Amino acid sequence: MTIISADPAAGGGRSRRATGLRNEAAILAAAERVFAERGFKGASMSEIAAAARMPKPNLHYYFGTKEALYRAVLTDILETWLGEANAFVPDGDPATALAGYVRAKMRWSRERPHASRVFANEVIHGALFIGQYLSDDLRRRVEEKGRVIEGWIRGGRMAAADPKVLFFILWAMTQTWADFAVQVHAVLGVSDLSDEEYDRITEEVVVFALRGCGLTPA
Amino acid sequence: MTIISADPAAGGGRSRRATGLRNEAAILAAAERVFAERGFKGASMSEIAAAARMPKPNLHYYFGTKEALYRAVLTDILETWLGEANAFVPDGDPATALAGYVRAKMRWSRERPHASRVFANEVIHGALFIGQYLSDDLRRRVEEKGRVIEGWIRGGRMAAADPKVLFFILWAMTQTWADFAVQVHAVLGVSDLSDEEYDRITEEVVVFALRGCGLTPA
DNA sequence: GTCTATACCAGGATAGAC
DNA sequence: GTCTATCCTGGTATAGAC
Repeated sequence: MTIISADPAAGGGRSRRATGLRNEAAILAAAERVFAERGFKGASMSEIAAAARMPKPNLHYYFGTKEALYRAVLTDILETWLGEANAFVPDGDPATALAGYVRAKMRWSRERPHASRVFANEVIHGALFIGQYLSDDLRRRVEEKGRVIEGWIRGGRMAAADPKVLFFILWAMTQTWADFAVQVHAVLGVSDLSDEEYDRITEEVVVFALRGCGLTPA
Repeated sequence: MTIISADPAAGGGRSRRATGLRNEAAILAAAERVFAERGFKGASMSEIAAAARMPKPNLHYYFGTKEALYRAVLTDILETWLGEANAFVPDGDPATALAGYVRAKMRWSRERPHASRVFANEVIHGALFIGQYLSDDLRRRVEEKGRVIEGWIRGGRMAAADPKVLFFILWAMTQTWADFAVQVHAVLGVSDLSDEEYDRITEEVVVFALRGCGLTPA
């Protein structure tokens, strides 16, 4: 009858709050996977619940609606996207900065393929939920980083190019390994990529990107 | 009561068959757009019907089920995809072949953005309907074209690279302009790209691709 | 061949017991 | 906080008039 005894986790020594956080994290992880596989409409709350190993109403208890859950997943993804952007450090020489950025993006595609696909799906279908973020936060960030690149170009340290176009090219050639993984596997004739194989591809992409910018691999 | 008089188009001088073909084409075009915007699940037959300016049951009359309509749209898209692949001609020098291919893919992204997005959506969500095509038809084609590239590399006519990885990079950096158009517009701060602006971007992409392959723009 | 009206079902959301 | 049972909307598909 008391609040404490009503919580199954209380007896296990964990606080109610901790249980809640753990549940939320489990739901978010499951939702990211299911949204990646099925898209927003295609994903059902039942399937997410099953993937998170808990009854459907619990999802509504923690997140209210399907849309709110989707937004939470997107927010989580955008935060790590921002983190990756910082891998582009203007210090040192262009080749190092660029190679580091490409490797960071390739790592992200490898480690969070579901997140990448949810993001891609959202953008492809019009970015209804993250449009504001794209035209505010992301746009500003690209302009900042773009000025660094323009400085390098003016200094003759890399080939001339529109920095914004360059960013789109870099994103495309790194995210494709997560987003189009099925196509990659089909064309290569494998069911999965080993870490070694992925590292090899990563270096191919790095070299291509560096050459594309008129830089020679270190 | 007769077959002829039952056809509204008969009086207009058009044959029933022509009307049917025209209707099918209208439905396919509308479906491509709606599937691109909403995804397979997100698209509703009512919305497609409205976009095609005809009552919902007519769609079922022509295509049976939503899934069959979706397959028809995909088939239509894959056929033009194959056509584009032929833009990669092994004759002449690598730079010409590569530049021609990149321009053809950029043109496709510009002219059939909805088709590109439907394709992207399908692959991202596991290529349930076109998986067979990817691992048979596309794979074979990539291997053929790949051998041409390997010949160029052995002949020292371009930088060393895994041809398959190269193809994925080329696809990614050209298709992104259709698939992620919303993100492009947001970052550039425009609501649309003019033909001139798109041509400029195309040349940036061509130059980047050529340099990436160790080739100098003509 | 075309369309109105409807059967039917999947799935989001909630009431209310525990 | 958790879960069972249920409501109800929206969407595919079709029966049957014209």
